[in-house]
Amino acid sequence: MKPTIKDVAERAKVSPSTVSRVLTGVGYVSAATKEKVLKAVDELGYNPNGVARSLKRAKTQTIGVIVPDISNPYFVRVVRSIENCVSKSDYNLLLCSTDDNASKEETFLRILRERRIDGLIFAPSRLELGSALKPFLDANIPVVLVDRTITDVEVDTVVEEGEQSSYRLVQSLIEMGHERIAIVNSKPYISTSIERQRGYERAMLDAGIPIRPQYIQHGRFDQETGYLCGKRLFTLKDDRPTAIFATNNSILYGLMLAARELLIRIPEDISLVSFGDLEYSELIFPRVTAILQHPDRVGTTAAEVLLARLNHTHVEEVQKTRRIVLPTDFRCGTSVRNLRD
Amino acid sequence: MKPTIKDVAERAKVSPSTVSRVLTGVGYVSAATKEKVLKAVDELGYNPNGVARSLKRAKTQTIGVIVPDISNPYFVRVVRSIENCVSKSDYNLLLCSTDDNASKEETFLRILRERRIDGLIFAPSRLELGSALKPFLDANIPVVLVDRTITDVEVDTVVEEGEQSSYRLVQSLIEMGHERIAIVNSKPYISTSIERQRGYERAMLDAGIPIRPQYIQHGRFDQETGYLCGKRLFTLKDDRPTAIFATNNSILYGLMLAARELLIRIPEDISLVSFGDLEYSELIFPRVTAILQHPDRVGTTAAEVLLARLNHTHVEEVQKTRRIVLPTDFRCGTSVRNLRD
DNA sequence: CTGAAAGCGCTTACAG
DNA sequence: CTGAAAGCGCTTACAG
Repeated sequence: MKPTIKDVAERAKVSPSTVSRVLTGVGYVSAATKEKVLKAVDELGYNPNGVARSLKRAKTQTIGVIVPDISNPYFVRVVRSIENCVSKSDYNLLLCSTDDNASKEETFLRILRERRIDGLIFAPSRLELGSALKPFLDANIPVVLVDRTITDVEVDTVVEEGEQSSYRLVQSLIEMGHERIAIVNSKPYISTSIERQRGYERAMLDAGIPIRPQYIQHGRFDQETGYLCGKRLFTLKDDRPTAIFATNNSILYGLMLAARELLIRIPEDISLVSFGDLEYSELIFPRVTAILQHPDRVGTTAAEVLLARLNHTHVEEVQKTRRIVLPTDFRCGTSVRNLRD
Repeated sequence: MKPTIKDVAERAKVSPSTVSRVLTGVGYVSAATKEKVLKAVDELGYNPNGVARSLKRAKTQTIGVIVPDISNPYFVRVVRSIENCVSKSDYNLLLCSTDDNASKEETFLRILRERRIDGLIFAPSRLELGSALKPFLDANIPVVLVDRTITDVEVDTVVEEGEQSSYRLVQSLIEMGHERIAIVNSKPYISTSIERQRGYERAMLDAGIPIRPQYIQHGRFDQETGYLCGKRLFTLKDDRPTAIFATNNSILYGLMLAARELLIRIPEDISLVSFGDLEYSELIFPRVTAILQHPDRVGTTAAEVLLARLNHTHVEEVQKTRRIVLPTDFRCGTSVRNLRD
């Protein structure tokens, strides 16, 4: 059987308390006993039981991370930078992908609650979560939202600017003479989706361009949506759009696949802009005019906010809720045709 | 304070044992008491403590996953498919990236051992791990190696065929008249690195082509290595290679970036083949002649092997160690110039 | 500097 | 069908 602290204690002829003190490094222990204990630990190949420790200490050194899709390069980088940050403070990551499925999301939240994670970093699937987060907040377990926000609970949030960035992106199309501008977006109840939509609509409105319903396509933030909506838009009979706004990297990818399949050239036949860039974009032609996001910064910032909370649980300096909106960058590519030429 | 099973018991006027029986669903409980208990659970917003349960049951429902780099698309997909598989059986993933750093790797192994994971899926950073895995095997915690194998311990393994695939890849270059073929590889103590090297050397040997030392570049399985070695090879004075074999996707990416920067055209100026494909390769020109891997299959298979072990811990049908080698595919692209024309 | 005792919150045979 | 008791393996005041 796996040796326990008791076994170590017996072999070193001390009490379990002393072994614990040696191993945790808190409290006084004489050099001699310390040596004895360490020797016994070594001889037995003792490995302390973290589960027991967690139960006793009511701390698991675990941070839950819930994202829509760990295979999306954006979240990959968010997660990786979170890991880099928190592993220095001895936390591990429990990782979950919801596929933006509300019921999976609820299940994961319940499981992570049962597992008594110390903190949660979460990209919620919808703007109104109802009471799903309440148990965490009630139990004083810090939660940091990333990439997406919610409206019905006050909670730390780290997102990237969405509406103004989208406005600017669409404006850049309008400046090139585009009016028939379509948007391929995700659900109208995801915060990023809403903001990007709003930027689009405001840019159109400000330019006095009417928005045609058939130019507004809603699906999910995935490649399939981009592909299907792309095919639909590309094959529109009368009023094919001259430009399309892809609201995330996966949708952009799907659109480009559809264009490639239908032999539609970018930007000659249709212009493309996107929120978020493709991985390996240096090798992809044409370079898409896009809002550049900074997933590493999002992850790092979220981790820092969370760690700050984790370190001040007792202290009365309970800072108020932080809502951090990180700036994006605009990259001008070669995916937009100038219709004014 | 967070309610415990005792609080629920008191409110429902039953014993904690009974509450436990209701919640776990094992053992007999009358319909009436069951209802009482569930009502109390609901009213108190009771959420059972998984840590306590884990301690008692000596099961954590946790699977540790250690990979070199969670941001490499290959491992992203391995991890994602593992998650898909094991989440159905109520396991969660504790995720760690080692950066192929032996000391980080050891630390993670120790931490996961302390955390009493139920099983481990692991892509080891070197062929000989010494005793690092021993504690797991001694404690009867199943381990499945993915992508890479080790020599000093018998353990379940799921890898993709490496030597023969590489042989074929290099052979395809030779058939096109190439002789000055370089290889950019990772460390000579990583199994995949070794196999791919062996395939290369055997193909050269069988064709009677001498191997020039300056054509063998070793670094890491990352983009930087591809980039640096690419620059070095591209700028070789006398005997610039006519073709380069990239031993993984990241190295290929680095090579292509270097080529792009130096305005070296593929395949006109230099030919390229690779083990493993780039993400988004449909959009990247030229299509690289490559060995196609199947990370989803690797992840799924590894998860299945692990789950099988997990379900037969007690039973005496302790299957012997499995070593699964999955087949790869060969894709002929347009990145190789035919020197025989 | 060290040990005895209590307790973290569950589960699980064992009686009844 | 239900409850009392023991115990999982630690940590942590509290005495001494």
